[in-house]
Amino acid sequence: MARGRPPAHTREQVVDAAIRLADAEGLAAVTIRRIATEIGAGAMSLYTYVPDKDRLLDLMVDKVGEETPKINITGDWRTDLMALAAAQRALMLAHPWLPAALPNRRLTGRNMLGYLEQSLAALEPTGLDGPTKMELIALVTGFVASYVTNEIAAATPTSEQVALITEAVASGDFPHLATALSSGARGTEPSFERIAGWAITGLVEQAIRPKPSDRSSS
Amino acid sequence: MARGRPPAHTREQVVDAAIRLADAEGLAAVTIRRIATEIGAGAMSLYTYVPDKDRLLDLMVDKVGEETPKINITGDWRTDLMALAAAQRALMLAHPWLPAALPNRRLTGRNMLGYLEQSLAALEPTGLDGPTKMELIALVTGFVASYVTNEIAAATPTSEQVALITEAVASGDFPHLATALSSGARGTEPSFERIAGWAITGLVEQAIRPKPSDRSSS
DNA sequence: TCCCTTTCTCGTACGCTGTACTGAAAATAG
DNA sequence: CTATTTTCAGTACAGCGTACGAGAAAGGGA
Repeated sequence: MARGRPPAHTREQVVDAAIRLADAEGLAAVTIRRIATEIGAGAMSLYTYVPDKDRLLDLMVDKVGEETPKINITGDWRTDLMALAAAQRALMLAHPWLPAALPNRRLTGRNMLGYLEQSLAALEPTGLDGPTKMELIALVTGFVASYVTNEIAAATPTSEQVALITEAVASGDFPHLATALSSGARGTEPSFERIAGWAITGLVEQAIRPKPSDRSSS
Repeated sequence: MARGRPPAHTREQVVDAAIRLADAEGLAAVTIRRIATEIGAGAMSLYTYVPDKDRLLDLMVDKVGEETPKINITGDWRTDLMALAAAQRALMLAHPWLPAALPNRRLTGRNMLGYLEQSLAALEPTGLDGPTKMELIALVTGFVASYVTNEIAAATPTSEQVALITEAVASGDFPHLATALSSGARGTEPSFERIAGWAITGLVEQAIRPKPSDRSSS
């Protein structure tokens, strides 16, 4: 068996090299030629292992999902969802290109499905129906991606957006913005745990309520 | 005054043509050369009106923000935030490339600041401090973008991801996923209003609570 | 009127991208 | 050995963003 010339590399080597590149220099540095030279191959040889670049990105996303530690399902949905969200955030902080690569990407591999499975298990005690659970999971994932994106972007404020904002504040057209920016002193830092707690608790508690419009009768 | 050769076009024409292209054929169709031929100019002439393509995307994002109808601030934060979220969603559905163009894009123009200003005004009755308000607004915006992205992606399910999921379900490794997908019958549709209501109500009510860890003592 | 300065136009060109094509190389099967 | 099958990788092509620079078109000053 195994006829024909044996492969000099593996698909995993290609994906790993791509991830290493993205981690070090960002998604834009991930090009077919760069990856090829990185693993010591000709550019076109990569197409033996990967159909095209878009699928390569799918594989990258799924591969980094392997790093996620297995979360123990305690049975308390709040604890479990928080742990899952924290794991997702850690993954995105370790691979800052992930939030950018995630949208418009299809559900791609078993690792992503595994995350979905765990989230469904965490939501089991709520007694919600399947579609609602799925919706909640998508929402929480979106929250985390959005939070981390802001977190990364806020770490490197551009000088020009500072100029835009200060000019806007000085113009007087944005009074609420001006006061919001000047009221700096606050007690607690808006840590991820605090905000994620709001989102998860608020979202699920709202969803659990028997009828959506019963807020006043309780 | 007005020395030198007069411009044959305007920056607005360039941005409008780019938006028209993105609406019709997606973000990938927005190239300098395409826009140039669209408005009957040489490719390099665009650089008179726009410094580079990245700034052009900034301008596109800010320009479509002009379409947002002015929301009346009623003073009830729930009503106002829901109206703002609905307006955002309508904008994204009208310009499906918007959610994809939005992330890693800096706060860019007065329309975006105007949206921020209105959101801050809507959150005024909550009595929250400035940074927390900002955080909540970013979260709600991220939620809407995430929801619309899913909404658009779900409208066109790929045959291969269907195959992946059915195979995964058949493998038996994902029991919760299997039951979640099979439990189809539910009463209410997960409409945007329902889900956005959960997110906004849950999020703000959680944020308003005096101390984050007082959930058990109330 | 002629010329200078300023501004916009746009053809050419460079380096980069993803990838189709093609023939050589390297393995096994007979 | 030859035939078959598979991978390797060089070449090539269309397309991208955009740097450069020559020409065109306006106003201002002589």
